[in-house]
Amino acid sequence: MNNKIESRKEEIIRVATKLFKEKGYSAVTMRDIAKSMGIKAASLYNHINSKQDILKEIIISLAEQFTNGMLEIKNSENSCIDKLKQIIKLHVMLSSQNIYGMASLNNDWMHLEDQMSYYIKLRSEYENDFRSILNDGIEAGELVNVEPEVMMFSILTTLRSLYLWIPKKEDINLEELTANLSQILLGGINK
Amino acid sequence: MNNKIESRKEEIIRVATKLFKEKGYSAVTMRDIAKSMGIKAASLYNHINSKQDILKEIIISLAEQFTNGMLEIKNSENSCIDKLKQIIKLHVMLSSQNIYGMASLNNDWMHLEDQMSYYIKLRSEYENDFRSILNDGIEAGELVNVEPEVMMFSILTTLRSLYLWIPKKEDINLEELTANLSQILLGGINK
DNA sequence: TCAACTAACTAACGATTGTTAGTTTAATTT
DNA sequence: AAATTAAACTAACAATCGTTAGTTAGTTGA
Repeated sequence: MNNKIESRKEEIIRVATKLFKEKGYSAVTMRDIAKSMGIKAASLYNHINSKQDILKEIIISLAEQFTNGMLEIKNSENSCIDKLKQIIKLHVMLSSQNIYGMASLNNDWMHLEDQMSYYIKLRSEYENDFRSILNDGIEAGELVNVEPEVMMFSILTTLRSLYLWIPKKEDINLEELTANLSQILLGGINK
Repeated sequence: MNNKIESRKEEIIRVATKLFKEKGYSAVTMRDIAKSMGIKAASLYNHINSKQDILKEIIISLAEQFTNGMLEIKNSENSCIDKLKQIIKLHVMLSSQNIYGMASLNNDWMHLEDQMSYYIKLRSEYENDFRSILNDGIEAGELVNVEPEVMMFSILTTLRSLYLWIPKKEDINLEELTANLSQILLGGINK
């Protein structure tokens, strides 16, 4: 309801997200989460439905942000290389905004229950859109003709691991990071 | 003792490694492992000391293989670019030999207890050696002068994620994969 | 002032966890 | 044939798991 201040539910999710990053979803107990907030585990249930629900909120919300970002990029009129640069920027942005959540997205999606197939659908669509951009680029002669699957894997795994690395750099400049990544990730495939 | 046939202990580790990849260390129970072998959980303890020990054997053995590989590369008289190519080859080789184990190495090292500091030491040394190779290359004018930390991150996270991707490609040609990765990962930094 | 609501609490539940003790069965060695 | 060993078993343990029920204290709105 309130836009400005954090609700108790949001606080639980925020605290849980950090713990999930450090130990993984399965190794974090409701008592761990409660202790981090200075309350008892049973009290959590005044605000959330289940442990499962916390994970769902973290992962699905992030996955949908990536889907929305890709939709915009796909519909833009940019060149292939520029679209790839936009994808890099999208990952840097979302990862730096939710460093801990990216860990769950990468490592704990298999513990989604009801929502797992929805997550997998979103991820597949994202990868298909990515592939299309690469294939268009090769066809248009913008990109070198290397196995596009290897290109995508290389770029995407680097971007998906940004969360491991961003917090280590003190006073990080996100625009500079985006530029460096563009050079390194795209230098090898740009014609 | 026996080189040829698999001991029961090795079989347990092999089965556990696969389960750890699918669900993560914490979510896999001793009863899961036992069930996969058609025996009862208590019977596992005739062959191994603890669940913890299984994880230790998986991770430490892999980490030491990387350390040994890096030692050889470091001591070779190759150019910087060739050393980087050797690193790529090392990762492709070890990852394809132990696809499931790489998942534990990447995602479950924090559940090591006694051996965690040893693992972290090995990993730090590996990254320092990697960094040195990049710095030498920049100094010698072999590599473009981009932030070496970003270079290393980009290359290393791609290589560390190979396990996610190798099994998806049917009848994969490892030499071709190594060559493609070299072009894509090094094309952006080679002068 | 009183009713309603929020958000904490205590206590407990049934299930599951890693692990141990002691036993049985079958194969191997003496 | 007897003795030893390897590797499974049953049964159980204390601890911990996610979760529920019912209660209590403090705040808010009528």
